[in-house]
Amino acid sequence: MTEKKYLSGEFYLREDLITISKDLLGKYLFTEFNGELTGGMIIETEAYRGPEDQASHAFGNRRTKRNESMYHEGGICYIYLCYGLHALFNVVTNHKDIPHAALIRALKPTEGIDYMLKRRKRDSLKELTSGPGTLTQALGIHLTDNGTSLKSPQIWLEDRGIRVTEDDIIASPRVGVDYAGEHAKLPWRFRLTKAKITELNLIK
DNA sequence: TATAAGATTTACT
DNA sequence: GTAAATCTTATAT
Repeated sequence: MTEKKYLSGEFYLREDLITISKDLLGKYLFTEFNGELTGGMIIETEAYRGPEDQASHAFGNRRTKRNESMYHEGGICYIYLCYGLHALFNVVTNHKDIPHAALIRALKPTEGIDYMLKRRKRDSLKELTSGPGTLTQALGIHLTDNGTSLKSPQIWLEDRGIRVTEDDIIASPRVGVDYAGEHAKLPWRFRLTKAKITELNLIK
């Protein structure tokens, strides 16, 4: 087994969730269950700032058994079930009792593609990890992995030296926010530009 | 205690 | 394009 280049603990403890969400782009998410290494590069994230973000489960510091993970110190994952069907994977950030999290919305598959296709029962790369619910399925992430450290042997994040600048990032705030003011519902969504993804594809 | 709505995906018409 | 699958939390009786 080779050395894993874990993201440092400090990465998750910074206070600016937006910066962290952007920094997550170009990083790698891997899982290894049953000796099968699967994962890919993060190409889309969405920031959920607990208390301020009405779309967050932790809006107004709501605290339930389910979202307890988000109040944990940064560096673990928050996995919850959406619509009773899909496990969505979030990176928990900031300090204890501050419910900030970044949802991983899409990956570019790089490792264990064959195995991921098998898990998804698909044969097209396009739909393999195209959404927040599908990427967890492809990586074999289960609800019971909620709260797992991101430096664990099964689930972890890596920095492979991909350089992402502001120009490579598209930020798309929720529509209709223009007049709603600063405290409106603002799920900050970030993704890599098509050009950047193509560029990285070429490098491989 | 019961009902409604939700950070989605897939299959069928 | 529309609808179904299916579980947790919030709001109300």
